[in-house]
This record gives sequence, C-alpha cells and structure tokens, in this order.
Amino acid sequence: MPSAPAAATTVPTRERILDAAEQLFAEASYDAVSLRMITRRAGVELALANYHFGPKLELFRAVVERRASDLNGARLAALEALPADAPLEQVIEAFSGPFLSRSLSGGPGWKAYARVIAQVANSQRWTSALMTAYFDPVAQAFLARVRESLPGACDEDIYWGFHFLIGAMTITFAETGRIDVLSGGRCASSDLAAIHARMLPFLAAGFRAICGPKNESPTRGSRA
Amino acid sequence: MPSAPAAATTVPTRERILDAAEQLFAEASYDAVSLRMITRRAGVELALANYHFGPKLELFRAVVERRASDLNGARLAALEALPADAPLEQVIEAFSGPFLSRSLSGGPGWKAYARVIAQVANSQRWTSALMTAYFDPVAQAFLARVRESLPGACDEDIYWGFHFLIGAMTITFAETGRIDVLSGGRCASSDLAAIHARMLPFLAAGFRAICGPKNESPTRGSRA
DNA sequence: GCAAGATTTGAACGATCGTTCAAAAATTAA
DNA sequence: TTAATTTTTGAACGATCGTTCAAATCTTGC
Repeated sequence: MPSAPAAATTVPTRERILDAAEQLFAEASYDAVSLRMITRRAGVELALANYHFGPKLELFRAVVERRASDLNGARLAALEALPADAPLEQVIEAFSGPFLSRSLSGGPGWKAYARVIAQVANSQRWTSALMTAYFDPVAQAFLARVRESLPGACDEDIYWGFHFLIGAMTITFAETGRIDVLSGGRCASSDLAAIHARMLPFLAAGFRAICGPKNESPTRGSRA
Repeated sequence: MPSAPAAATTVPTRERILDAAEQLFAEASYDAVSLRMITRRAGVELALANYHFGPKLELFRAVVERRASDLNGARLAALEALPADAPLEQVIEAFSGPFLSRSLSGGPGWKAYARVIAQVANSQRWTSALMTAYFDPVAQAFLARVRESLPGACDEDIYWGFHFLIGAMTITFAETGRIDVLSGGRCASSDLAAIHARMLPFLAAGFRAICGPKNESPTRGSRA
C-alpha cells in the first residue's frame, strides 16, 4: 500500500480467505464447509484462517459483513432517491434492485454472496446474530417507504407482505435449480432478467392484495 | 402386529430414530446433525441407525419420504375435489392447505417435517435427489390446475409464479423468527392463522399480476 | 544494519465424525 | 425345545474436524 503496486498486485491473504469462504459457503451449508477446504482453495495455510479471523463463526460473519455495507448503502440511496409519492413498484425496486443487479453483473463474488445471504435468511440459526444485525435497519427503512405508498394499510399486513417478499427473493437468490427441472428447461434459475421482469409485479400485487384498506372480516361466515 | 397390543405399545426402533432425526434435522442443517445426536435422542445405540437405514443420507431421505405420501395424497385429493371452474385462490388453497393444516395441528412431528422440507426446498443440494423425486409430480398436477384457472397465461409466467409461491411458503414453514424481531413482536412466525389469512390473497394476486393475458412490452420506453 | 512487530509455517492437540463388525440377546419358525 | 433369523450391543476403525502453539519468516521503523 505505501508505494509499490508495480507488478501484478497480489491479493492479501485476508481477502483470499474471504473469497474462498464466500464461494464455498455459497455451495454448501456452514457445517459442510471446513476451514481446511477454505484455506486449501485460498492457497494458504490452515492456521491463517484462525490468525486473521479467529474462530470459524467469525469468518462466516466476516463474509456476511464484507459486502453488507455496500449493499445497504446502495439500497438506502435508492430508497432516498425516490420521489415522495413513489408508487409501490418503485419502492420494491429500490430494495430488490441493488441486490439483483449485483448478483447479475457484480462478478462471481456477488453471485456467491447472494447465495450465502439466501442461506442465512432462510435459517433460524442466523436470524438474530446476522440478519438482525446487518439487514434489519435497511429493512425498516424499506418498510417505512412501503407504508407511505400504501396509505391505510395496517402494520401487520405490511410485515407479512415483507415476509413473503423475503421468501420469494431468498429462493430466487438461492438458485436451487428446481424451476429448471420442473419447467423442463423452459425457465432457468440463473435467468435474472426473467426474474426481474416478474418479481416486482408479483410482489407489488401481493402487497396490495393484503394491504387493502378494508380486509374482509375474519369471522365472515363463508368457509371457502 | 400379530396379536398383542396389550400394554403400552412401545414405539419400534425404526420410528424412534425417524422421529428423533426429524426433530433434529428441523433444528439444524444436515451436516450439523450427527448420527450420535439422533440415536442419543432416540434412546438407542448408534449402530442401529446404520442397521435400519444404512448411510446417513438414506436416513435423511427416509425422513423426507415418511410423510411425503400422506401429504401428496391429501394435496392430490384436494386438487381433484375442486370444481372444474375453480378460481385461482381455491387451487392455491388445495396446494398449500394440506401442508399448512398439518404443520399447524398435526403434532410436533409435522411441525418439524415442515421445517425439514423448507430446508430441502431452499438448497440446491437436495433439489434433484429429493424434491424432484417426492414433490414434483404433485407440483405438476397443481400447475395444471393453475393453468386452467388462468386461461391465456403462458407457461413461463406460471412457472415463475410457482417459484415465488414456493419461496413464500418455504420461508413461512422455516419459521426463522425474523418477522418476530422485525415487527417488534407484533407478528409471530408460528402464527399460522395470520399466515393463512394473508398468504393466499398475496400469492393469488401475484400470480394474476404476472399471468395477465397481455404483459406490457418489455421494451416499453418508460424506465420506471 | 538491527531490533520489534506482524505474518506464515508445520505440526500437533483432543474431539467428533460416519461406518463397520463380531458377539450377545431377542424374536420367530419348526 | 431346538434351530434359524432378526435385532441389539459395545467397541473399535480411520478420517476429519476446529483450534492451538512455538518456531521460522517476512515486514516495518529506527
């Protein structure tokens, strides 16, 4: 850093470990990935993982943390750039767009990161320790904007709408490949363009359906 | 089975192992659960897991398989019981209802099973081996009914709608507890009644939004 | 050049993993 | 009752796990 980026700049050990861990944690669960697999892929000695990050859990946390601030910043900027009367579609786009575009064209690191986050978001194991710490503030900012664009909606409906939204986004970023099999190849998990064209209308319509100003009375007689 | 259910019928070893495995696989990932943890909870010797199920992967598969046929049967029955012109909401209900009701009031076994399936559905690891084998046939039957209730919709839109639906259902059954934290306790992951009241309208509206007979041209000028 | 600090190495620790196996116990069939 | 079969036991196998540590190496400040 002081003076010599002359030759091909070598990637620092810390980042090499993070890159390898990110890739492997994207492909398998936390427990299925060993520190030896990570350091082997990074091309460094096993003990360096502990030297730079401490216990394994801290390394995983560091993987989640590394790109979180950039993602959160982009999301917040997109939310703040919205006009005061932005329609729901634009609000959702401000939340999902930064993640989608990074996963689509941010390089293999972001692609892997998106899958790691999908794994984190779908397991109760990481909810309090990771999701709450790194993603809830932005989620709250997003929900505040959703509230503005759905006047009259009650908070609970909005929270549940957000819950379904996170589920749809999560399985999308997880890229399980099930839709590829199910559709006989007509759809591809990796086709983020197809996703982008459909996810927004789907989620916005869903939100509006449950956040309408008057829900039918829950004690309504009809049982169907 | 032959003649003597006289005293308190003891649970066969095979099922005790399956029950313990189901509980533990619901709480943690496949790799985080060891055969020793399973047999310890089941109160049997370690070697019995291998004796009855073979390798660990086969035990996991057996856990998934055990309740699959009952669930699939209930789903297919609900689909076939629909009138020919059933609206989309009823079709989705026929698919989600049997799972929701079992998770809600089918006992702790079904509750755990729902979380295991959520885990399976969200990881590419199990897609081909488990999801395709046990759940794709019913999914195809469901999609056929969806197609009928959305005349004019193209297949790709329906597949992507199903994809988002599975994502929303998956994160719901996973019960990560994130919505509990995010909402400050106003919503509960385990409140399946609240879910049931909102998931159907949300998903049906989403389907209709992307399966409309005419999508707006993707090259439409407006960039918002 | 030389001392001080940061980084890397290589090996080892105890623990736990999935799996295997021969012998004991329980069950079934005759 | 005996013989055949199924089920259970208890112990061990080699392998891999996360973590630790002292020594070696590299980097930095003087």
